[in-house]
Amino acid sequence: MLQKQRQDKILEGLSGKGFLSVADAVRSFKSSPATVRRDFAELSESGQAIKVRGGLKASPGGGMLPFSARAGIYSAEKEALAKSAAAMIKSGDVVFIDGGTTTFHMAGCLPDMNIRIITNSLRLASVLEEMKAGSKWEIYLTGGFLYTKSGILLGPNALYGIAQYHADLAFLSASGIDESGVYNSSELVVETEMVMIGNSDKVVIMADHSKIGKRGLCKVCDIGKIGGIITDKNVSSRKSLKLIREKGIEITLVDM
Amino acid sequence: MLQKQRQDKILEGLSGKGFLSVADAVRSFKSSPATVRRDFAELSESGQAIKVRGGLKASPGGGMLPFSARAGIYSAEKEALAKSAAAMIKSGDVVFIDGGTTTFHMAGCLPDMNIRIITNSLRLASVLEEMKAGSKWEIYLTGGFLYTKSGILLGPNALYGIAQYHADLAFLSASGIDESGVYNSSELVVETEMVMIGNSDKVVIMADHSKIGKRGLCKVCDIGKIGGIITDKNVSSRKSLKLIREKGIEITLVDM
DNA sequence: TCATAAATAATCAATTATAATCAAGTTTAA
DNA sequence: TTAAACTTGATTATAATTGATTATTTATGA
Repeated sequence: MLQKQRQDKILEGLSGKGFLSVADAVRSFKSSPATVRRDFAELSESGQAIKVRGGLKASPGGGMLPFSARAGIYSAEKEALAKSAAAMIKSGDVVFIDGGTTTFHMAGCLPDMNIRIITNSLRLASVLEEMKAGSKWEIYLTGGFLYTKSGILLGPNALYGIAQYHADLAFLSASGIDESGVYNSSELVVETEMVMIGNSDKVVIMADHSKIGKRGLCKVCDIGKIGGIITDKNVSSRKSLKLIREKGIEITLVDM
Repeated sequence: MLQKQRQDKILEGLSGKGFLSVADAVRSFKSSPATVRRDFAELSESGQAIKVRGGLKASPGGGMLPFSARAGIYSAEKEALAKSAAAMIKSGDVVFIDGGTTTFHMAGCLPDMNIRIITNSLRLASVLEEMKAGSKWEIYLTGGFLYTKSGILLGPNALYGIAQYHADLAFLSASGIDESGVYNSSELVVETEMVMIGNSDKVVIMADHSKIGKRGLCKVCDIGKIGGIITDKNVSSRKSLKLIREKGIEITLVDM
């Protein structure tokens, strides 16, 4: 059987049961374990499924992100945070989404409602465009210089593009959060985040557990400006978490 | 069997099973593997199916692929025009490239020089970002409302984003050109093109032969504003061509 | 913690598929 | 009719896929 044909059948089988073991696939396709593993590895790398020990798992969200976007960046952790964040959005909302990898995962779980999305992430916009088919989203992109390392738009035009709008919610990434404030690693990124914060009613920081209790090169804002933090339950620094909570910040801990 | 006839039968077979191997096609059509491969390659290039190792796979959307998947489609005509256009760019230039499908093909042939590219095409920017690796390009994207049908940014923010810059060259698409001027089909697109024309030293219109001698819904500008037209040698309306030339416009006819 | 079994990754030779090239036959247009 | 362009199948060099083998890694229970 042809390689791609086999891989399609694997995905087909996956969508039904959610899991396919190497042994089962060997039987079904009469291929060697080596070949099956290679197929599993490819499907996993291209983001169409998740390789686990013993077999292949269907990817949450049904593998809905288009290929180019999925390649190499899937993370169960970020997916979980994104899902929790997306649940905060109501119909009619205007939302800012920044150009981080965590916030990028929101593409896969945005509700099909009348929402307006404003972003400086070329990649997010590309993915949303591909997925839009029939959805009610309106997508606005800021202008600016394309920083090709991370696919985000920066510089004065990006700031201008954000400043044009006022949002109900802003979803931002961070490289560090503690009781003093939110931090990120690049000044140019921080600049855009500051404008987003200034122009939205509620700011939600999305950051996995490794970011809690850490600081970064540039301070984005005081912790008081933050409306909520979404992180996962593996937080190592319980102390920081407690200190942040004492400042009155709502923290959502996501299961994984 | 005739080429066209065979290709139709191939697509027919595909729609049933989703897959057709080279070996099966050789048996069915009593052609050589070389011929079958050539047919598969053509169908794949024209976006009607997807060539995979060992055979041909039906395309997910029944041939109507989302843009990103089609992006690799080879159109000899547009490719040739794009190549000719790209040859006009010198190191150090600032260039506007609009969001048409013809201009989009320039992505594949931009010279690796110090150039700054300003565009309102999300898709062009995406492709350039993927290709950039190591190139000397600087890419600027205008902001605006994302018109998801064609992946271009429109509206006041797009105009503002273009107006920020002044370019040496502007490469624009058109849906019609004759001795009176250049035409396009959507007012919002025309709006952005007008600003590009006003802010560049030389305007180059890229349009295949079918556009010569035609007009469109909206007039973009008088023919006098145009610095050059790139089209292919199949122009049907020799008369229009002559009339345009008489106005002193430089016309490049591209071989294919 | 350690031993054991299971799963996986890495490597290699054999097979298989492909692209590039060419020459012969066929169609098309001048 | 001739010349040019195109299609085809054969040939050959290149590249990708496969399954076997072997070494590593990982999970599990004593």
